[in-house]
Amino acid sequence: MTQKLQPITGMALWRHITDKLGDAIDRNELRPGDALPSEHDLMSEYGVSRNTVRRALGRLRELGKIEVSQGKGAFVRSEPLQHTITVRTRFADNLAVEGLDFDVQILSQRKIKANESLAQALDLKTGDPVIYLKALTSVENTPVSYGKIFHPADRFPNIAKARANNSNLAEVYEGFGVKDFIRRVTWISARNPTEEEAQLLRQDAIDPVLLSRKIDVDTEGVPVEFNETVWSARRAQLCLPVSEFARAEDENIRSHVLPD
Amino acid sequence: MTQKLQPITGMALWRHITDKLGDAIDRNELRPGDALPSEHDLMSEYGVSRNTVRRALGRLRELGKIEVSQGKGAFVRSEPLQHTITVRTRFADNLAVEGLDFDVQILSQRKIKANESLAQALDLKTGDPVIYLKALTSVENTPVSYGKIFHPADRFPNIAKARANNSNLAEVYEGFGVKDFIRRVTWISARNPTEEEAQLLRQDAIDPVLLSRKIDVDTEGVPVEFNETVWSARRAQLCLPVSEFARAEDENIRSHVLPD
DNA sequence: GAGTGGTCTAGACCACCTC
DNA sequence: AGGTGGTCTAGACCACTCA
Repeated sequence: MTQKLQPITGMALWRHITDKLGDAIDRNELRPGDALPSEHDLMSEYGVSRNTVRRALGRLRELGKIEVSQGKGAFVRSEPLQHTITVRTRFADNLAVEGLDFDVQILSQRKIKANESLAQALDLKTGDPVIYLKALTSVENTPVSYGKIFHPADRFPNIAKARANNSNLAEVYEGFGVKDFIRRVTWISARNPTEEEAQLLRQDAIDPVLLSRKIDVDTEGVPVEFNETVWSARRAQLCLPVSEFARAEDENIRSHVLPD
Repeated sequence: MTQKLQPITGMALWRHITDKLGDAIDRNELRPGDALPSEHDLMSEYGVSRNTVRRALGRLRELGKIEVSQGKGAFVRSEPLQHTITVRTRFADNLAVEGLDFDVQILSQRKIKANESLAQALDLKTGDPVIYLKALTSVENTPVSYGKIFHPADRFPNIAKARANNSNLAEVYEGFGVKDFIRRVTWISARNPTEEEAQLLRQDAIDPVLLSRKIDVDTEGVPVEFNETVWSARRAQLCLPVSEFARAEDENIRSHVLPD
């Protein structure tokens, strides 16, 4: 035991431990991939109970500084944003990943009746038929996004099969007589994942997801797709280049090297 | 005690409790603002220890379904995304909130030397002087974003004072001879907040933040600002209208009324 | 089999809120 | 004063990983 922590300062013991370990990680004394001391070791090191140690480690997980594996241990996470996939969203095209293999897997397809908000998004009447797809997108065999896709059913019958057979969405739409499509609007938010989302994305329930909702319309302005997608925020970031000045090198700028 | 939970199914007891309470909230049996049973009551109701109850409640907090106040109790969160502020980001203008009072407070200003990534973002050389501002933006007296702002110091001396005195950024730039500015690129990601961010945004450390990084350039394409801002994801969402078809009603579409 | 984290118990004391 | 959540302890058993 190097030091018995005392609850003198008014700060919770577990916060002290979180800070100490977090600082060690920030100062690179514990390097990415390194194992942290076991919970048992931390108990005796700080003279606290196991619950207290676990609460401290839980906070470090929330902060994205460590990842924990049952039976193996806790490890400093490697390069939080280093392997992030940058997804460019442009005006007329769909989300696309540059230079990497990606695969879209249709998980389910149903025909449903539009509820009020769905009808509004797709310019339909409440109760109109809608094709409802769930799709999991993986990049280099790692899942990065899980999307719920809605198409007007009357206009796009069997679009599920077409989408499954052809990853080029523009060609899929062309088969239905849609020459071009354009983004009407995109909303972006973030939240913690549901159990289902965490499982499908093979990520921690404590790592947040980016939530994007978008409406694509045809050249007449008629909605062809409403899409709500969650992105593993550790694996994907959205990139919105809005002028010709955008450059490839921009992607190298990282937040964690900025001053405090 | 209504029911003693047994660890038969292989699912952790606390997950059962999370699911039961979460379902009750989803089915509107527990309505927004309602108090949950106290931890003591939940202990006897499910026949488990207090730690187990607390772990279940902790997960409900992560999911954004409840909020907890010491001395008062746990309450169903009201309308998760209902009061979200929609921030429109357009080509030539800065982030702006429509129809609501908003206030930008400059927390600090320093002159620093550009590190490598900052130099790259602002098209400077490493070591060049940079004005570094921290700003807290509040809407209707509630903090929604906390930003780190970087300007080339040689071109924009004393811009901190100018920004503090004038919330119209276009006019501020005009004072430095910049007739117009345009967004070069925006990156968007999400993560859990640091302690500092959670405190400044007056939000739970468990609620994620949206992270936006952007570069604004003048009409010649020369960077005038690099900005890294965290947004309280429960209070703000980004809205990116990219065509003339965008309408005000779009903002009414909510994710939580969509089918599962 | 030894070591790791995951779950759970039955207590305890404290800080905060409300009456 | 009594009820609430926040923290903490000292045990226990289990599931998983690896040699």
